Amino acid sequence: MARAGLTRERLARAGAELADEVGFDEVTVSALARRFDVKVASLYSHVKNSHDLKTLICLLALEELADRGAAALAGRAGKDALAALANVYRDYAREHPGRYAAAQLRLDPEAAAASAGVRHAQMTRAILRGYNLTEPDQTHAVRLLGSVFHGYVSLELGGGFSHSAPDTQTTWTRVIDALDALLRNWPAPSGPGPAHRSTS
Amino acid sequence: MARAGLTRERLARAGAELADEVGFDEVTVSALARRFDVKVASLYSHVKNSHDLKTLICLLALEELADRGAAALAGRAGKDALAALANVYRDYAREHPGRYAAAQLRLDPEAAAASAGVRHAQMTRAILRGYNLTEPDQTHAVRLLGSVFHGYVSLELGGGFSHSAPDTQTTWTRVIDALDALLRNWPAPSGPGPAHRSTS
DNA sequence: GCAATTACCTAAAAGCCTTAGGCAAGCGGA
DNA sequence: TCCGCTTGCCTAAGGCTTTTAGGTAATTGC
Repeated sequence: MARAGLTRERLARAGAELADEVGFDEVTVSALARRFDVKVASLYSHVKNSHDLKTLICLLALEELADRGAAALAGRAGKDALAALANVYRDYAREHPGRYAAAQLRLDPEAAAASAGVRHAQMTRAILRGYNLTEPDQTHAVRLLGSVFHGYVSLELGGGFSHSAPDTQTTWTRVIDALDALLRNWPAPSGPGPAHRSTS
Repeated sequence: MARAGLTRERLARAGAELADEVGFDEVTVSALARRFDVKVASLYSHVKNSHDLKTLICLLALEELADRGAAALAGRAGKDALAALANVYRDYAREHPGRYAAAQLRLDPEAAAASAGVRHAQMTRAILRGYNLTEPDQTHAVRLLGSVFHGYVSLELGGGFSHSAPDTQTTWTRVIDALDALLRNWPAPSGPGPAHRSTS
C-alpha cells in the first residue's frame, strides 16, 4: 500500500493548520493522524509524544512570526517600525489564532534558546534604536513592548474588548501612539517614594 | 458509608488548589475525584462536565483577584493606586499560578458579564480617576493597562524574562513608572501619517 | 419512624496516548 | 535484475479521562 510520506515538517505544517481550524488545545495526535488518513501509532515514528508535536507547531509559529517581523521591519525606523512590528503580531494572531496560541507554549530553556524566540527579542530591541534609550532602560522597554503586544493581542483575541465602543482598531492605533510617545520621553526612575511594592 | 460532602463550592476550591499544584491544564475531573477519594462519576452530580469545572475555578479566581484588587485600591489614588493594582495581579499570579491561568479561561459572553470580570474593568477605570483622561482616551488607557498587566505577568510567569539582567522586579517598578508618566502625559492622536496600518 | 430526596456508587462505551512488535515498500549494492 | 536492509506504516493492547445510565444507601423532613 502507498505510503503517506510523513515528515516532522509536514506534521508541523498540518498541525499548524489544524490548530488554526479547531484551536491549539484541540490539536491531538489522533486528529492529525485522521487528517493524513493514517493510523495513530504511525505518527509516533516521527514524533516523540503529544508534547513534542505541540513543540513542533510552536517552533513553526515562532519562525513564521519572526520572518514576518523581519520583513515588516526592513527599511523602517522609529514609530513606523514600532507600528509595523506591532501589527505583525496582531495580524498574525487574527489570521492564525491556533498558531499564535502555539507560539505561547512554554518551551524548555534549551529549546527556547534555539528557537526563533531570540529573533523576536532582537527585533524589539532593533526598534528601540530609533529612540534614545540606554541600558538598562532599553531592556525595560523591550519587556514593556513585549508585554503590551502579547497582552493586547491575547486579550483582544480572547474577546476581552469585545463589542464595546470604541472599536479595538482605534484603541490599537492609540496604544501605538502612546507607546511611541512614551519611548520618546522615557521617564527617569522615581525615588523610593510611597509607591506600594510587591511583597515577594 | 460516609458521604464526602461535595459541593460546587468545595469542588471549585479544591480544583483551584489542584490547579496551583499541577497546573490548570492538568486539572481533570478524575484528579479531583481522587483528591476527594470518591469515584469519578460522583462529581457529575455537581458539575455538568469538565469545562463546567474549569469555569467554576475561573470564576473563583476572578472573584479572589477582584477582592484583592478592591482591598489594595482602598484609600489609594494616582500612581500609588496604579502600583497597588498592578502588584495585586503580579503577586496573585506568582502565589497562585494555576488560579491565574484559570482566570484567563475564555468565558461565554453571559458568564463573563455575570462574573467578577466586570469589577476588574471598573477598578482599572477607577485608577484613571487620578489622571486627567476623558473618553475615549480613558477606554484606550483601560485597555492598555489591562494589556500590560496581563502581558507582563504572563510572560514573566512563562519564563520569558528569565535569568537575564536586569532582574524582573526592577523592570516591573520601572514599567509602572513609565505607565504613570504616560498616563500623566497622554498624547493626542497622531495624524493619519505614514504609520503602517493593519491590513484587516 | 417513614417517605422522599439526594449523594455516591457500579457499569459501560467512547476517545486519546503510548508502547511493542510485525509486514512490506523502497532504497542501496552486487 | 535481484537481494537485503532500512524504515514507514500497520495491528494489538494497556491505561487513563470523559460522560451517561441506572442502582443503592444515607440523609432530610414530616
